[in-house]
Amino acid sequence: MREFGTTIRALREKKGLLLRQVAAELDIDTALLSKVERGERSIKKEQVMRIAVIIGAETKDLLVLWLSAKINDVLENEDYAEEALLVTLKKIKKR
Amino acid sequence: MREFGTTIRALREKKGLLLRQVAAELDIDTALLSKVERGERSIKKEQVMRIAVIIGAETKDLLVLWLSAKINDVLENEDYAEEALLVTLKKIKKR
DNA sequence: ATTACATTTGTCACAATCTGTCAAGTCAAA
DNA sequence: TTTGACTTGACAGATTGTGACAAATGTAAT
Repeated sequence: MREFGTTIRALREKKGLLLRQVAAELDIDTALLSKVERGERSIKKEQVMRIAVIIGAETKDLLVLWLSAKINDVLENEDYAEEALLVTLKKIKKR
Repeated sequence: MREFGTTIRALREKKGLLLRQVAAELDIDTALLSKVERGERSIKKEQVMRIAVIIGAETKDLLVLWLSAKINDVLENEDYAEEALLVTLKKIKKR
């Protein structure tokens, strides 16, 4: 579940941007963005939205991938991940 | 999404147990267990499993509710909660 | 009304996790 | 073999989570 990272990396490269350039716009260290792209670290929602603008991605698409990665962190190594997702989905639909 | 808390409270009361008694067995403060039952705080997986034994619940059922509550915390106030859940569900099925 | 007891609430300290940096490392192209 | 892009590990500071304690609230019996 590193799809958020691989997605922003692909779009960044497609735009011919360097880690250094994007990191500077986000006002973070290059090393941190590198880790984010490899799924080793996560970032804040507000930074995701800024990245979307910088690399020309749909904000919604990135936010969904970013949220999904966070859910996945919670489910990591859990036996009943699927059951819990289904229960949550049912409740979410009601709100 | 306070279902984990309301469930353990219902079972505890059905068994005629006091907060104080269950808290003592879990080796935590009564006040903390009170907050847990009302969804204001969460507890560790290992504690969930101990509660299941104490109040006579299915460990699996409680773990699913507990995990679901954690997922829900991540999704709180998120616009794309449902989309993210669906994306995650698809990936989970593959693992 | 007073007591007794269960539960709740607010606040605090400590622990654990998260966020970002820095310096040193790898790797590939020139 | 130097240069530039990226990666890695270790660290400090900030943020959040966990649990305890004391005081408050609620409630039922006396």
